[in-house]
Amino acid sequence: MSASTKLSTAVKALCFLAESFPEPRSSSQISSRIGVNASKLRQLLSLLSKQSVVTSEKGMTGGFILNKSPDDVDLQSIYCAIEDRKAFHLDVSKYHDVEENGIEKFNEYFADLFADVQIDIENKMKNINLKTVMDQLGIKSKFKK
Amino acid sequence: MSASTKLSTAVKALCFLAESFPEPRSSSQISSRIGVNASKLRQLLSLLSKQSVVTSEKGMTGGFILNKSPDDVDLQSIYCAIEDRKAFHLDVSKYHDVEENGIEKFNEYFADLFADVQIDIENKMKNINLKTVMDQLGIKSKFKK
DNA sequence: TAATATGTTACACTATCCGTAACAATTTGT
DNA sequence: ACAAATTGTTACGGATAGTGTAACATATTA
Repeated sequence: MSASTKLSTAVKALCFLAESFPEPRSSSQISSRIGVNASKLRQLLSLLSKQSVVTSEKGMTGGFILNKSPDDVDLQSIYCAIEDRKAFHLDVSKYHDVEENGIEKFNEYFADLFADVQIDIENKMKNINLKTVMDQLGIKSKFKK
Repeated sequence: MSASTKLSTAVKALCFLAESFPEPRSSSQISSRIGVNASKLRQLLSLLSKQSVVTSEKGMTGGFILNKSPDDVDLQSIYCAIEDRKAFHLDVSKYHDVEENGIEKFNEYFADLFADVQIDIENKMKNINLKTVMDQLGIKSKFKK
């Protein structure tokens, strides 16, 4: 799954859980709702549970339950929970300069530039939370603390 | 080549050509300078010549020559010349919603969000030209109009 | 004890990336 | 005229990464 697909998939699942709160939803229920493989969903939601965004319970009545208010879950934190790489993968060629001709300075320059871009994206993502998304899509949250 | 690697490679090559102006440099000369395969360089520079960023000449004394002032070549235009995809590839899952449960709205939402991000990046790239890069790296341009 | 769920790993298939090679077309030098 | 060098383009094999699925240990409930 690409990083962006992971993010949108996670958001879809979390919105469904907000809608369903406090009823637990199994990975197969979520799968049939949002059209993503149940096994892949468990992988994603497992990561989100490690960041306490959702809770999970095994067993016949188990499933996933939203654990944070949609106000308190922004896209950046979702992204960080499910992807170890940075906001998106930008790299420069790893040519190692043996002749001291300044190529390593180029690589530093672009590494810095791409880091800047990533920070911009992260800031944009921080300003969008789950509630924002749900409001814009007309989805009602049943989450209560 | 990833999009970001293409961009940094192209900039390295163009800086070398600015340094060498008006002397043409062959793809193998550029290759040994910046450590990228000569064939791949020709592919990149061929695209840049179609946008008149460089000129190329065949034959024994041929090679590539910078054709635009470093002031007039920004990173965004380089990017557009060498990559047909948008600034970076962001996509949502292509699940087609047969049950009208609102998944397509999600996909639209994220497509819009990612388009916004791309515009931000493009604007950032527009504000950086070849001269900026060369100045910061202490490379002197010999380009003259 | 059977059924159902998560959590994790693995696997085959596919697609993409990457470096390189090959070669026609063109131009120059001798 | 001919050899040499270069661009421009296509192709290809190996490596790498993405995708969907399966499998199964573990845990929980009825």
